[in-house]
This record gives sequence, C-alpha cells and structure tokens, in this order.
Amino acid sequence: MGRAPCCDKTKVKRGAWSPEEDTTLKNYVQKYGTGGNWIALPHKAGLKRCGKSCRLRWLNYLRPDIKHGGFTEEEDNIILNLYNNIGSKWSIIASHLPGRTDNDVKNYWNTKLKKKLLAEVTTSLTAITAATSVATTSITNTSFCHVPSSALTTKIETNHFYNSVNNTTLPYYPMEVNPHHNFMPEMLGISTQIPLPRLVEVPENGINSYSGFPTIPLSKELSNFSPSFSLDNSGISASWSVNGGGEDNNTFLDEFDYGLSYDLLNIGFDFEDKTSEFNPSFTNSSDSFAG
DNA sequence: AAGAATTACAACCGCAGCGTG
DNA sequence: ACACGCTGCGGTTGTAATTCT
Repeated sequence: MGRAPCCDKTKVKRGAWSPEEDTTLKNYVQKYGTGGNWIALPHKAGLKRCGKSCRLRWLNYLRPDIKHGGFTEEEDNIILNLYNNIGSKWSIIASHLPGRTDNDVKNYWNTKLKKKLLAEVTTSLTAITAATSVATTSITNTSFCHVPSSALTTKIETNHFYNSVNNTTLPYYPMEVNPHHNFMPEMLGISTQIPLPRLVEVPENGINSYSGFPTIPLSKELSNFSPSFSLDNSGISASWSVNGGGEDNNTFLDEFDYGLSYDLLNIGFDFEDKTSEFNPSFTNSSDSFAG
C-alpha cells in the first residue's frame, strides 16, 4: 500500500497559478506567515490549492527576495564548480546563489548550462583531435614524437572561481596529473584545464622522467598508437591511448597501455593508469619515476 | 503565414528524513 | 519502537513562448 496523498487531488486546483491566487497567497503569508504548516495554509488563506503547491509557489516565485531574470557569468561559474564538486545537490548549490532557488538552478542547468558546457567541450575536442593527427603523423616518421603540452590541454571551465564565503574571486590554476594516482579534480577544487597526455622524446639512455604531466615514451618498436576522442549519449568522454610493444633496449616500457578519460557532464574524472602493470628498470639509482 | 520543433520554466510527483505523539 | 504528518529535495512532466523550416 502506498503512502496516502497529501490532499484530495479532485478537490484542489492544479496547473498554472492566476494573478489572483498569487496575490491571495502572498498577502496571507506576509500577514500571518506559514504557521509552520503548509498543509493547513491553503484552507486558511481561502485557496483551493494543495499545501505543497502553495509552498512551491511561495518558495520558487512569490518570495520577495527571489531574483528573477538571467544568470550571470559569475553565477554560471559557481554552479559549474559546485556541480563539479557535489553533483546535483540543487538546494546546496542554490544556497550559494542569493535570490536563486533550487528549482531555478536545476532548470537552468538542464536547459542551458549543460548545453553551453557541451558546446565548449566539443570545440575543444575538435582542437585536440587536430593535435592528435599531428602526433600520429610524427610517429610514422620518427622514432620519437613530441607534442607541445599546450596543444593537448583543453580549457573546459572559466578562469575564475567566485568564493561566496568571503566575496572574493580567485583564479583557477591548471591542474597537474600524477599518473601514479587516480585523480579526481574535486580533490583540488581548482581545475580549469584538463591536461591530456603529451608525448615526449625518450632520450637514448631510455630514461624518462615525469614533470607533472604524464608522458608517454615511444620506442622504435611502437606498434600501435590509437588516440581517440568521442561524444556519447551519456555525456562527453575523451580517451587517449597508446599501446606499444617492443624489445628495444632503450625502452623501459615493454608494454604500455595508457588512457585518460573524463565525463564532463557528470564531472567525474577517471584517470586510468596502468603503469603499475609493468616494472620499469633504471640504468642508475638516481633516476626516478617521480610524479 | 503556418505548422513543427525546440526552448524555458513553472509545476507536479514521489520519496527520504525528521519530529512528534 | 513505531506510525503518522509534514517538509524538503531531486527528478520529471506539462505547456507557453520562441525559433525554425
């Protein structure tokens, strides 16, 4: 047996509120308050509405401190960042935006902001794909390949973060990925750029070192290089993978499989690191594999 | 100009959590 | 401990307005 309905739906008016109903509700609440009981309020106020409907109309539309009209760039940033960190907790997100309701924020996200983000990322992915093409071409011509990291870095969010606690606007910083750890940008809360793996030249002694960004050593025997970027129905995902195999003495990665993917709409960031699957050897003790 | 498609947003629904008796 | 009533929340739907063809 289900829960009893809060009111008799055959006896209450539903659908859009008339200006007269708005006036009645607004006048009643401003004069008497809600009395902590929305269920009883419509009867007292003389409204043929469900209490829940009255509450929603007041909270989302009639409250005097409600801010109507378009969202600002600053509000966009706040929503993006909080969604990034906490997901679809609309009431919490709305609490950071004075005058905005959870319903407002939710509608805005679903109808505009999500699409705006999608468009930005699509543009970025186009640029990345072009850079990838360059990288692929280089690999066929030479033993090593180098792609400037700037070409493989996509900006996905805005440059500043508004801190509602102390009313300051702070810059974002590009995040760095340590390939030895699964990485979630919300750990830092500062991400604005997603760095994609860059290919670096491997010196003749075969020693590779990390400098913040993941690097992919390429050997003469590199058999397969398969970067790919895609959009799917669940959001956006991008992946970049390199599969290399070889017996080259100068290459300490016998088999290397490396991938990076992220879902920008759910803002989950999954860094797939398979470097633990091999055991690199170094030519001298001072060489390291530090992130 | 008109119908179709899309967008924007208000409103509803059902569930979870909390307080109270 | 339990049932009940109420509120708050997030997902979904309905529809008016706008844009496209």
